[in-house]
Amino acid sequence: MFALIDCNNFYASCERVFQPQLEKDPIVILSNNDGCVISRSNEAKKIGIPMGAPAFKYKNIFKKYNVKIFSSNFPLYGDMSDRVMKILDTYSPDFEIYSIDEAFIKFNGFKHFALKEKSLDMVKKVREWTGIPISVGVAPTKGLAKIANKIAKKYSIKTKGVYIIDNEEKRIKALKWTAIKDVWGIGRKHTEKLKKFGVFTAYDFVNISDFWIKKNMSILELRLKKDLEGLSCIKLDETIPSKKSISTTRSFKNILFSLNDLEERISSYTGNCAEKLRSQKSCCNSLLIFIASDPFKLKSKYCKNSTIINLPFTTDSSIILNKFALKALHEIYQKDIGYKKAGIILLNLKPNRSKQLNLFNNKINRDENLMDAIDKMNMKFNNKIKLATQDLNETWKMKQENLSKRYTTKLDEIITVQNKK
DNA sequence: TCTGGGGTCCTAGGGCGA
DNA sequence: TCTGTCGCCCTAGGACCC
Repeated sequence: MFALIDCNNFYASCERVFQPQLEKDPIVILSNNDGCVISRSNEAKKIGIPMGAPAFKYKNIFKKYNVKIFSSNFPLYGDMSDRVMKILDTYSPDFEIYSIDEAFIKFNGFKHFALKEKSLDMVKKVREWTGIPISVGVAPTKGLAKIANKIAKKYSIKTKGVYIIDNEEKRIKALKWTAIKDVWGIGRKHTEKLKKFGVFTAYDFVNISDFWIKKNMSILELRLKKDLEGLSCIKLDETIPSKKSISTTRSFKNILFSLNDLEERISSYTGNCAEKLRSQKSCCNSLLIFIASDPFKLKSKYCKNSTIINLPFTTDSSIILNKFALKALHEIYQKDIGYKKAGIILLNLKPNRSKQLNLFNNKINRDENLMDAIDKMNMKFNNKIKLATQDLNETWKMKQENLSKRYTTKLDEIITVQNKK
């Protein structure tokens, strides 16, 4: 049996842990640059604030219902996630962290009555030890566990946050209850296509032929169908995979026209990516740079340029990557276009022990010690060492007007308790 | 005025060598 | 030497996840 554990409204719940007076208030968390809504408390959902809502369009609603707004505080959420995962990891040796707020556990050899007890204990312990509310769905496959979790969350009072699909009757009932758009792995496009074919629920989905699915969708959806039929096709992945690509992309607060400004941005993003690359002990041998105008500006034509540069050797050096990234930027930059977004993606990642030496250039790896020293200093002195082309004065800082403190990871931002006299 | 970011996997289609 | 077929590899783009 698989259990899917999902933290309820995770980012909003993290904020509430340190501001418990907001327990009943509607809360929204905004994306980078305070652009759009990426997490909502149940109260905010009830008001009708949708996921991904542009913040500026909902200003009046926020004001009317006194919605508490937070800029995203990823150091806090990441640390809270670690704490939750450490507790969950003690429940079974077969454990997979699926995302920042979700994990799968495989239970082998547990009787069904023990599963219910175990799951209820999980809900209680995580709440008591971290303050985060969770829901647990248990079923014979991962796809069904996802559905069980939705039921547990939807009917949290009745289920106490735990729902188990452990017989055929419950499976059929759950599939009939689940709208096709809510099935894990069925997105917007597939929902449209399936509805045209008369498929409105998960139950309808498992009743269409394998042939139709393979022909009109892909092997992924066929696998999903089998999984929902109760045949476990999506296995537990316990390894912490090395990333296959690493990217840093950002939208700008203002439109940028000059090459100089874009160079500064790309250089900073490259430095950021190179650091991530070294921290997972990888190197790369190609990179993609893109720059794009504002897709929402109807008056001007949307323009997106990108190019891939294949490096002559694999590297993890910020200096070398920066050199090629800027070269790529020069290739795609066009005068008189206002740019709103830019980014870099490092591709073809390899373990850095497989770094290939170049017979004709023995200076390639001379940066290794330098990078090592810079990384160590940056860790100690809060990212003070940068390349000259990077944004040294941090003039491009993101808009984060409602940022909470990093209560759990910064000593000078730790929560203070006042003694009421 | 203001609309996120970081990933993964799969498929189609073309090039190319056996 | 020419031609057809097959399979592999690569890439771009689409779809999905959180």
